[in-house]
Amino acid sequence: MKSVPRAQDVANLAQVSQSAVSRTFTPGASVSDDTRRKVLAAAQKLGYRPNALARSLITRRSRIVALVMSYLENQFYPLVIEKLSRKLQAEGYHVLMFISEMDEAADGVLAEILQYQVDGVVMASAMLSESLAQRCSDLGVPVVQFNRISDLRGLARHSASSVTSDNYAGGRLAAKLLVERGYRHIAFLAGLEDSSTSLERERGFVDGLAASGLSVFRRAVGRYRFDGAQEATRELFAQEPPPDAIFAANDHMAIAAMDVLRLELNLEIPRDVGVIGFDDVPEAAWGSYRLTTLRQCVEPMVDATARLLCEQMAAELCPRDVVVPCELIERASIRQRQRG
Amino acid sequence: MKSVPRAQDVANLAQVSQSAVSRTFTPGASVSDDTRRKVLAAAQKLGYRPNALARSLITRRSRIVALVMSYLENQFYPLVIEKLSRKLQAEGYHVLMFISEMDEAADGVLAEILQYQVDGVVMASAMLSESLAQRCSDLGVPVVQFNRISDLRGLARHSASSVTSDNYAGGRLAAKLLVERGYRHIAFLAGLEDSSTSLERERGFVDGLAASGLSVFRRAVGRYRFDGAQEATRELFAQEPPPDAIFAANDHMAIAAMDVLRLELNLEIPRDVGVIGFDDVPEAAWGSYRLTTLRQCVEPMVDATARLLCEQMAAELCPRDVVVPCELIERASIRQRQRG
DNA sequence: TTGAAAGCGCTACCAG
DNA sequence: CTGGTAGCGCTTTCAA
Repeated sequence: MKSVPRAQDVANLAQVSQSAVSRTFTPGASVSDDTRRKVLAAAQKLGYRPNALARSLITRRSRIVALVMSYLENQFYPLVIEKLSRKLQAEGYHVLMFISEMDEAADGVLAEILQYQVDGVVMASAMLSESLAQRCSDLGVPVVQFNRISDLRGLARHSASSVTSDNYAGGRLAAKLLVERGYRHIAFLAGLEDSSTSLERERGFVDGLAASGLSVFRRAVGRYRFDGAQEATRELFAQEPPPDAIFAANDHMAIAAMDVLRLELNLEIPRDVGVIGFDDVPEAAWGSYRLTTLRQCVEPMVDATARLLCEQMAAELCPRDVVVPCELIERASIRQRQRG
Repeated sequence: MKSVPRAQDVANLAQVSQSAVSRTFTPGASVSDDTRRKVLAAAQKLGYRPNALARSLITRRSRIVALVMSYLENQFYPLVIEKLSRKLQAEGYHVLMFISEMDEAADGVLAEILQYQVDGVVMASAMLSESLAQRCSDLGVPVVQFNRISDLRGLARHSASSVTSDNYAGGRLAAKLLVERGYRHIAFLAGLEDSSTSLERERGFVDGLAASGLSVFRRAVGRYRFDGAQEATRELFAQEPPPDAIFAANDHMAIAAMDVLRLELNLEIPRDVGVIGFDDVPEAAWGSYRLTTLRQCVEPMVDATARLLCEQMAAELCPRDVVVPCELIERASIRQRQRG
C-alpha cells in the first residue's frame, strides 16, 4: 500500500510548479505543450489522478447526482438506473444511490443528499413528498422528478422539473383500444392511490371510456405490488358479472393479474378477458405473457432527464416539464382487430 | 437561492469557536452539553449540515462505496443494489454506481472510481478483469467481488475478498435432484463461459451426475441472456433424442428455456422436460413458471459483503472468501417425488 | 504562459 | 472542555 501521489509530487518530478500540474488537468486552461508533456509523463509514471473531492471543494461542483428510489421490484426502475448511469457517466457525472423506505420522511434522505454536495437530484421514488423537491430547489440544487409530477393541476409554478410519459394519452388509448376490440366491462387496476402516474393513467382511461359512452366497470387497487395486484384481481372477479377486460396501471401488476386470471380463474386471455398494461418491461414480451402495453420509452425519458439536469446545473434555468409520448405495443393479451 | 451556511456561520451565531461546531458534529468528540445545545440550536436555525466533501478531504474517508455492475437485465442484480444500498446506508455509507460495458477495459472504470476516493469497491459485474481488483488493492482500497471469484484454483492469495453462494454444492444438488426424479438425459445451459458462477455450477453438476454414473447429456451456452438462452434451448432440442431435463446456470435463462419448451416445442413441464434454475429471482415464483431453483440468499450475501467491506475499511485485514449456502426451492418445474 | 500564494470547509492537533 | 492554528489536495487569483 503505497501512498497516493498528489499534484505536488508530480510537480516535483516534472520540475514545474504545482499550478502547472493543476492546469494540465483542467480542460481549457493555458499550458504550453512542453509543460503539458512533462506533467503528463510524470503523472503517468506516478499513477497520478486528481482528487475529485478536493477539486469539488473549490469548484463547488461535485459531479455527483443523487438518484432516489424506493423499490426495484418493478423492472422498469432497474432499466432507468442502468441507462441513466450510463448517460450521466458519459457526461462526466456519477450516480449516488439513495434507497428510501416508501413511508420514510423526506427529511432524513434530504439531509444525507445535501451533505454530499450533489449537483442535482433525480427523484424516481413514487413516494417522497413534494417538500423534498422544494427544499432542494431552495438550496439551489436542481431536481428532476422522474416518472412523477408533484402538482397535477399546475396551479403553482413548481420548483422541480419533471419527466413523464404521456400517461393521460396512454390511458385514453388503452380505453379506446379495448372498446374497439369489443370489450365492454372494463376494469381498472390502480397503482398507488396518490401517485401521479396511476392517477393520470386512470384519468385518461376514464375519459377514453366516456368517449365511447362507457364508464369504468369496476376498480381495485394493487399498490404497484405483485401480491397486491393478485389480490385486487380476485376482488375484481368476485362479483357477478365479471369484467371482460383489465387495464392495469403498470405491467408488473398486469402480469400478476394474468397469472390469477389463467391459473386461478381458468379464464382464457384474450378471449374471456383482455389485459393491457403500462411500461413495456422486458417481462411483458416473454412468451408466457405477450402483454399488450403502453411503452414508456426509457431512452428518451432518460435523455430528457439528463438534459434537464445538465441545463439546470450549468445555468440557473427555470424548471421545465417534459412529456414523452407513449408507444402502443400490441401483443397477444387483447383480441385481434376484427377482419372485414 | 441563499448561500449554504458554513461551520463558521454557526460558530458566530452560537458564540463559540468553529472548532466547537466541528466537535458537535463529530461523534465521540468531547463537548459540554451546554456548548452542544447552543451549537445545535444555531445549526438548526441556519439549516447547517457539515460538508461531507471537506470532511473527507481531511479524514481520508469518503464514506462512499463504488458498486460496479454491467447489466441489470437479470433481476437478481437490482435486488442486490437495493439491499446493499440499504445496508450500507444504515452503516453511514453510500453507493456510487458504475455501469461498465461488458467488454470495457477495466482501466477507464478504475480511473473514475479512484478519483472519487471511494472507501471500498464492490464488483458485481461478471466481466471485469482481475487486474482491476488487483490495482485497487495495491492502492489500499478494499475490494469485494460479489457473486464471482477471480481465481478458481486459489493458488495465489488473491487481492480481493469475495462473496459467493455455494455454486458447486448447488450444481451438485441440481444433478442429484433431477436424477432422483427420474430424469436421465440431462442438459446443461451454461451462462458465460468464463464466469466463475457458471463454471462452478457446471462443475458441481458434472460431479453430481457422475455420482449417479451419468454424464451431461448435452450442453449449450446462453451467455446469461434471455435471447441467448432461447437460442441455446432450440439447439439443445435440435437433435434426437432430445434431453428430458435442463439445468440452467440461472433463473433468467431457465425461464427463457421454459417459454421455448412450452410454446415452441409443445413440451409439457415437468412431465416431458424438467427444469432447474439458479438464483430464485422473483419471477421464478410467478404462477406461469413455478420454477424449481437454487436460491442465492441475497440477504446473507449482502450482509457478508457489507461486513467484509467495513472490516477491511476499518483495519488492514486480509481479504477473505465467504461462501453462503444455497437453498433448494422446490416448485413445479420438475416431477414430484415418487410416492410409495 | 508561469509560479507564488490564498483559500474551499472542514478536522485534528495543540496549549491552556 | 475549549479556542487557536495548521493543513487535507486542489483551483484560482495575481504579478511577473
